[in-house]
Amino acid sequence: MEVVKKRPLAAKETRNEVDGGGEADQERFIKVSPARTGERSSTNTSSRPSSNSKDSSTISQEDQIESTKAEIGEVKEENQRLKNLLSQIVKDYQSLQMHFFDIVKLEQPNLVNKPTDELTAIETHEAEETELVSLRLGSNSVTTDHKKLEEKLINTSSKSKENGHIEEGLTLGLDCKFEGYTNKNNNECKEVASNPSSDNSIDEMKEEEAVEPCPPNKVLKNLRTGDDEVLQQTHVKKARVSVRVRCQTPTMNDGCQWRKYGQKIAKGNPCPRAYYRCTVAPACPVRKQVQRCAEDMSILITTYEGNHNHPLPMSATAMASTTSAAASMLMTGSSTTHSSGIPDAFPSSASSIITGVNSGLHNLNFSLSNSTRTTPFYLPNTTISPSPSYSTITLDLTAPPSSTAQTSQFNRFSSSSSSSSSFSISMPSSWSSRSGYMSCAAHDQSYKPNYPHDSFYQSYMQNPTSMASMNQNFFTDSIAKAITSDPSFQSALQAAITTYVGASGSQSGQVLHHAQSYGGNEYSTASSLFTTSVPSSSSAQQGNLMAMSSSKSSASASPVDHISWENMK
DNA sequence: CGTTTTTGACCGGCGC
DNA sequence: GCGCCGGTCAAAAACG
Repeated sequence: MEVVKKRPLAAKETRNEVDGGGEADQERFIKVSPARTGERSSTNTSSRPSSNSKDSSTISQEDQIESTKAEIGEVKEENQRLKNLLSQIVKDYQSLQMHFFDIVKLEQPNLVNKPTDELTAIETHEAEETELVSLRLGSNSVTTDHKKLEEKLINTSSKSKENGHIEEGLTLGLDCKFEGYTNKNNNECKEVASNPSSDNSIDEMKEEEAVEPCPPNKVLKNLRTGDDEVLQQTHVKKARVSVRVRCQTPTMNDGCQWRKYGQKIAKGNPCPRAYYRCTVAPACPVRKQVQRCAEDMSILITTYEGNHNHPLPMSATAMASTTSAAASMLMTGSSTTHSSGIPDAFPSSASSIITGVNSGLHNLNFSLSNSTRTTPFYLPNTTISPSPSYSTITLDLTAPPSSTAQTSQFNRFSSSSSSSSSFSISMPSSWSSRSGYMSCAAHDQSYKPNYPHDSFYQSYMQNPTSMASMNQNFFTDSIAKAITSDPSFQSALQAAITTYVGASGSQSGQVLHHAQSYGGNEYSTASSLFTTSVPSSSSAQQGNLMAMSSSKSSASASPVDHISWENMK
């Protein structure tokens, strides 16, 4: 029993020492061996209790020595296997890294030799349209000082130097918390920006998986252009991103940790609406509403609002990308409603929109090509619905119930883009498949119906397998294509690898923190991204399983009615 | 025992 | 001004 406990520990520590070499592993295993030896020795001794008393002690000692030697040999072999495994992992990692830099080199030759952690700084000096931006998972410009941001906003001409205050990370920052002055959440943002307790102020990377009211860069751009400022702020006022996803589970696992703080039955809706707030960081203002479509119980409607003031788990970046992109589109888009109309959502200002997306947010896929018009916002159904009080963009990621339809849809999006990658291919589609079918919080066992109509939902829940299996191939295919074609996804992968492999470093504290609140979900999700992102990985399936079983997020969301957020007050 | 969920009460915006 | 409604709060309960 003791051995069983110690082995995983050793393996875990070994994993954390990828960068530091594996010398300590041997010592660690040798330390383990005495216990194992002791176990076996005691067993051997007890197995022959009635041997001749003559020389029995000597024989016993010799047996012990031999068994110990054998044990040491086993441990050495095991250690060797682990070393080989470790070296293989390192090799794969280096290979991926090289591949990543090769791509970076192609796209941005002058940035080749820059370490990844400098990419953000570089980005600030480069125009928003740099390819590097799109490579970053989260170009969240996070300000250490909100006033500096304001200055930057006011002093629109000095964009590059002032950005020195903005540290951007390769990580998950989706956006900045910078919001319009009229934003209702502005106070929150200020608090966040000036909040000294906000952990991770180092990177100041924030990401939001939710709505990113207004990326600084985008604001700058808009101010530079000088028009639509008022409109921008109006949009910024209350921006929401509503995501419709097919999900059999009460909530979808978007990678974040949420705490339920309320539940209401909306007018005319038998299904209650659940209110969640992000608990990854104590002061995170991000909130989301979860409802289930009454007309189609398989559709889960999640509405995000606010900006994360903390780095997000890797598993949350996909969602962040999707929603931030949508929010960006919302912020920059016209005031008319667009239905499934990405193209319509990017009219003559498509260039600025996309670049804004790429700069302010860390969008992976909006403009990987140099042609800003070639890769618009590919989402199955995108609806922008501004209202007097706020604007809501709805991302309808629900796919037709038939796999063929999904495939055709996927192909359509793939082929519609002239660039090497498109939004729909890499993040939204993969995310959609993951969140919608693969990564929905699988806590059915913990789900406790609280409402009469839950029985209806449960009846649906009893037959969820077809959809999940149906989308398995689609999911895998999407991931495979994304990883091979999308540099940004590769950067995401690299970040995931870094997080996963190098977690013993400075991130360990954060990981621990998350582990406490998540019950280890942080790593589960991160690793799931890692494994599922590499088609050849033998642990891909494991990653999926982990993703499916990782979320501890609340499972209390009850069936929901069909909500027309845009019409909501 | 700390965290999360539940749930009724409360608050503010909006329309009449 | 009043009522409706969406959203939030907070105490109690549940959970691990």
